[in-house]
Amino acid sequence: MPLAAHTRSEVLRVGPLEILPDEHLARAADRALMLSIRELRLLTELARRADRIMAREELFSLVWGREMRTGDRSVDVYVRKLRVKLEAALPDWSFIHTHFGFGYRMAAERTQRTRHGNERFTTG
Amino acid sequence: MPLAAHTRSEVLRVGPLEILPDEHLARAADRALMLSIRELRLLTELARRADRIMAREELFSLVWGREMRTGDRSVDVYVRKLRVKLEAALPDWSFIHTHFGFGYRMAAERTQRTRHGNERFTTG
DNA sequence: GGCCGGCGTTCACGGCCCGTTCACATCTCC
DNA sequence: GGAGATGTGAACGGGCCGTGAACGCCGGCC
Repeated sequence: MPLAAHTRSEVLRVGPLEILPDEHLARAADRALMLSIRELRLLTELARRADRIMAREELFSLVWGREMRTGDRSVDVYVRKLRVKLEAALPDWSFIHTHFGFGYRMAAERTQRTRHGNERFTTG
Repeated sequence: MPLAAHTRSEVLRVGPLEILPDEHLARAADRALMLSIRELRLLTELARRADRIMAREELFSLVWGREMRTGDRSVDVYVRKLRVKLEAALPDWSFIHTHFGFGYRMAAERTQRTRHGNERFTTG
């Protein structure tokens, strides 16, 4: 496999989620998700670094291609949009996890509602 | 199955839709669709790459056999014509899905009307 | 030839999607 | 409780796309 593996037909898998950046397409359970360009790019960059906490600034510069202004909420807004669509497609899963004060982390986790209703264990 | 499968008696199936390019024929529920040459060619090229997003430029060059001029809306107009005829033949299905800023994607999906009338996440 | 209808192309209008930003609500941590 | 971070809904403007229709071309028919 070449170094620049994502130059051609890259396929990202995060749990039941499948992302094909070169096809501008993301699939969940064999259904295509209807994502806008920004949404797909953000999802792609998150998925490329799954299980890692990504700072807002890092995400922004990867997706928007420029430095993030302090106070810019674009990342938050698009995380929200992705969460809504992912929740609709895969109600039993959660993918984008907030790390207070740092940023977000992509990881497929079942939304097992325990009697404590507590799913946190990841800390920063 | 031979590599150049569509050189002879190619049969494309997309959900309940059946396309026989060599016979200049498309069938839905055992009924032949009345399609013009252009319509059939566009439908064929879309069906050959089902589940993949095809850029307008790519579609145009495949169907029209020349480069697309910027701003040319021919693909859109013919997508519309196909949608009308497919909708008439198979009201419960949708086949040609718009991907904003890129082009179109062929995939058979049921048009499940929720109580909110919102089909966005089903790609429909 | 003249009429007619289907087809392909092009245009224009309008609706809606998308990206951006703001305002307010809610949450986290101390 | 309080300050700051994050969640969430919505407004707004630009531009992409849906849509109807006009126009010319061509072949069929009388």
